[in-house]
Amino acid sequence: MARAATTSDVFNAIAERQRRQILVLLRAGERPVAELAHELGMTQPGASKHLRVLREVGLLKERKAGKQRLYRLDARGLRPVHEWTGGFEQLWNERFDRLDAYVQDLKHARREE
Amino acid sequence: MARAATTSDVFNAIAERQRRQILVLLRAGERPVAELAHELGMTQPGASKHLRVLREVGLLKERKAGKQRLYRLDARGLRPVHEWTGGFEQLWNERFDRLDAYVQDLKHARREE
DNA sequence: TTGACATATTCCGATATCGGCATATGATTG
DNA sequence: CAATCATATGCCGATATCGGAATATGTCAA
Repeated sequence: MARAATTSDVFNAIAERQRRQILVLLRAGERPVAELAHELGMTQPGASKHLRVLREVGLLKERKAGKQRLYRLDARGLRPVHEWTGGFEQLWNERFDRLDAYVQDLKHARREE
Repeated sequence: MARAATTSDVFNAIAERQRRQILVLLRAGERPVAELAHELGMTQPGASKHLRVLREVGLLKERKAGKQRLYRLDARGLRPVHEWTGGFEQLWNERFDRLDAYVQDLKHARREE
């Protein structure tokens, strides 16, 4: 066996810088492919591929408008990621404060020897 | 060119299921490698590799304890991910409510034709 | 020092990924 | 219909990934 699929998994979909940039751009509203490609300095096929991945994990919706296809953000899929990381919030606040305190204690103890 | 590096990027590090499971387990406190491997049903080398990736992106700290190496969570690196996804919070709440309303309107309009 | 234990590293094969390029599909206009 | 514009898809090469197996490294204990 080899690797986990990138599609059908939001965590993998947003692991790519350019895809994250696409999502950020689309926060301002729907846009056509060529515009996204241009603003992010990538080729049109490149943009289309990333858009496909994002669409397949449900983060994007597509809408036809004449020759263009307008992509729109559906941010709901990001919520699980937000919540998962949120499950560590206590730790990145509290626990390392405790560690700092512990380190401080060590320094004091050493100084007193 | 080919791909972005998995290491030196927290988004990529947590894109892997097993690595996420490791982080969850370590929320309860530091643990030796073999224990993690056993609880997650993976081989020892497999665990070591994932631990390495997590350590290299700064999510894990290592501590020697006799023959063992205890891995401890440093969740601070997850904060950027939490904040990045949090930047979409308005959207996954508000904007799709509006869309739903819009869709409802369409249905109504069609029914009245 | 030797042996046993815990972990890390290396090598391998299968596969997935990304970017580039060429081309196919689809829609609009004349 | 033909031409054009917008986008998607297919193929390719380079490389990264994951899992497995074997082996190396490191640490303790007798």
